[in-house]
Amino acid sequence: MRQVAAEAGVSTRLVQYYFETRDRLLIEALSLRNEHDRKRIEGQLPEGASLQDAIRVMLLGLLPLDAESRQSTLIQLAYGIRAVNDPLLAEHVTDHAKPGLEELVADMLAGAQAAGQLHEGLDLVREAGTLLALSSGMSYDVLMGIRTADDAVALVDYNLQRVFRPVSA
Amino acid sequence: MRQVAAEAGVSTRLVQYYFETRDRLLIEALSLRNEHDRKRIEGQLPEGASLQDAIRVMLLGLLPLDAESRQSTLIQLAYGIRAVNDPLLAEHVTDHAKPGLEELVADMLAGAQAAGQLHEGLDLVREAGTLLALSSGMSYDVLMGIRTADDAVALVDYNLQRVFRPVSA
DNA sequence: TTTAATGTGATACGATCGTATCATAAAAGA
DNA sequence: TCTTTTATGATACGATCGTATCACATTAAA
Repeated sequence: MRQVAAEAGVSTRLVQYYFETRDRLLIEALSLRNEHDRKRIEGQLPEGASLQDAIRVMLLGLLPLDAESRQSTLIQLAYGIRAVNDPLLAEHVTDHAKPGLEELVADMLAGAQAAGQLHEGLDLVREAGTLLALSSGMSYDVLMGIRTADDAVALVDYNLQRVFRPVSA
Repeated sequence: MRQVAAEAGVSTRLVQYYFETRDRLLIEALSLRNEHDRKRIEGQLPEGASLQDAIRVMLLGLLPLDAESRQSTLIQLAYGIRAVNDPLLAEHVTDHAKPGLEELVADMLAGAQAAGQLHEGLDLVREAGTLLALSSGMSYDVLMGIRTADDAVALVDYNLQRVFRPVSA
């Protein structure tokens, strides 16, 4: 609380005044960060993006590729651990993820399939789950320096090419 | 330190005696846990396991499917976060992962490919990376209750079937 | 102008924590 | 037997932290 107040250039008392307790402050901060992330990723979507590009942007948005997304990944991890022993916080953490990034990607894949852009014999829901879990799995690796950012991007692209047909030139 | 001593049924002073500092204790504990995990996963390998089964056991071993592996996943996450601001600890954390689970799986895939057990047109190193990142990505989801354990296992199996040919009956 | 909201500053309570110190004792090995 | 290892227990220091309280400003709205 003191550190938050100091960095905000404000009295400790005022932080207490608006947030009451530390737990409330954490929840408010989480929701701000989630909203911020959503806008950041949406902002990376080009105008006439194809479905494949849109999915790619989403997947890369989950990776810690720059300072800002790296911070977001860290925050998500920290909140995740805290949520394990804090049911109230757990709701806020899962509410962000649960509403269905997976269903969203699966729907986008379905659209691409209808347009004949996908290889055949795919289980779209499971492919969506694979792509998302792949990205969040590599997030940890990149954060720890186990894997380079370039390597992670290459692996995302490899899997996109595995699912999408080559674009006809 | 006090809590560790209490749970060990030993005086706080003794914990200090053997580990000197908290940081040393954490590093020792990490290395014990890493060794424990390795043995746990190896112990789940059946005698005459196929390469596919062996890879499957490894992948499932990364998931928090029971109380013990769940604890291991939590510990790994907690150490990971701590390692971000602790270069010394980071070495110990990455040393466990780095030596190349990915290369190990890639080698196993190469063996399966030589035996004609794989589909064609695969990049074995990238498939290995995908499988491993997939599992560790789902670990977080299962831990948070975003995904069920059964769902995670099904997704691992889906990806194994995507790589391996159906076994000839 | 009166009132309510917004803000400051200092100060304190109780709790946790890693670490340090010291005297002392039991057990094991030389 | 002598000495080193292994262990206890109490006690304390300094630091951090979330929270609470109180008096007192400033600003904005009624």
